Amino acid sequence: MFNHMVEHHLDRVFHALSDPTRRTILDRLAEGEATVGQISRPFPISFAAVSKHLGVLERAGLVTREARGRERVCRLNPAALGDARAWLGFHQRFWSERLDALDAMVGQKSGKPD
Amino acid sequence: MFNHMVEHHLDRVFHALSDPTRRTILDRLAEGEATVGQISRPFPISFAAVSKHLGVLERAGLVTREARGRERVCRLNPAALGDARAWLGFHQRFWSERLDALDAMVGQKSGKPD
DNA sequence: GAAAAATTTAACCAAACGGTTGAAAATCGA
DNA sequence: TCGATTTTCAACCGTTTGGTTAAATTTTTC
Repeated sequence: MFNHMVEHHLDRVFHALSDPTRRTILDRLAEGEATVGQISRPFPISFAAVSKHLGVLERAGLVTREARGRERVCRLNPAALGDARAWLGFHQRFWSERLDALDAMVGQKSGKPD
Repeated sequence: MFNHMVEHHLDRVFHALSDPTRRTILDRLAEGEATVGQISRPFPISFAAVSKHLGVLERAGLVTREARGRERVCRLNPAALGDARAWLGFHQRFWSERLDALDAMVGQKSGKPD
């Protein structure tokens, strides 16, 4: 059902998401577009390393880089998360009987059972 | 907000999810518990390789292995998916304005524009 | 046009990955 | 107990990963 060509794309998306630096980059990008320099500044690693992380995110389709002068503006591309969401959603359906307990753990915002 | 101790666990979950063999294992386990041998049979790789994949899934908390005689019964543990779902959900909120277009792409169940 | 700035690319390195084979460990059945 | 079965563990191998530094590229600014 999900085993078409999406597969290898899903590989890249989940792999991109598996690194904490890259997730932090996405967190930052969620607040608005930023240049590579702006993104890399708070990280304790080299500029080039961040540029490579951006490459991974871009190849996964999660981020776009647009040249603007000598800078490169990075933006989120949430469409790529769709595959991951769809995969997770697909499994949610299968695992549903145990997802009751799961939702109680994750979304414990109130006593709301549903 | 999500940068506590969950981080390194999220690393493991997303990493576990990033391999197509491991996702197929989860697919199979979604249909019911199975022994390592049963799981490994359809795969073209060695038994030991599948056992290692199971180890990755287990360390990510996605799967449990319970000894039963000389066999080991594997089951899904959907609670671990909760962190991934929560992370994705967190970002969905931020990316919401673009998620309209996303949902139109992913879940095109009808012509419903909103 | 030359210097400076922003970014990528290249070369390199250690560690991790995904795979192999073969040995070890535990359990079952005769 | 002995042999077969199920699984893990250990050692190994080639590739990828995440990092480095240094050079190359592009654009801005003087």
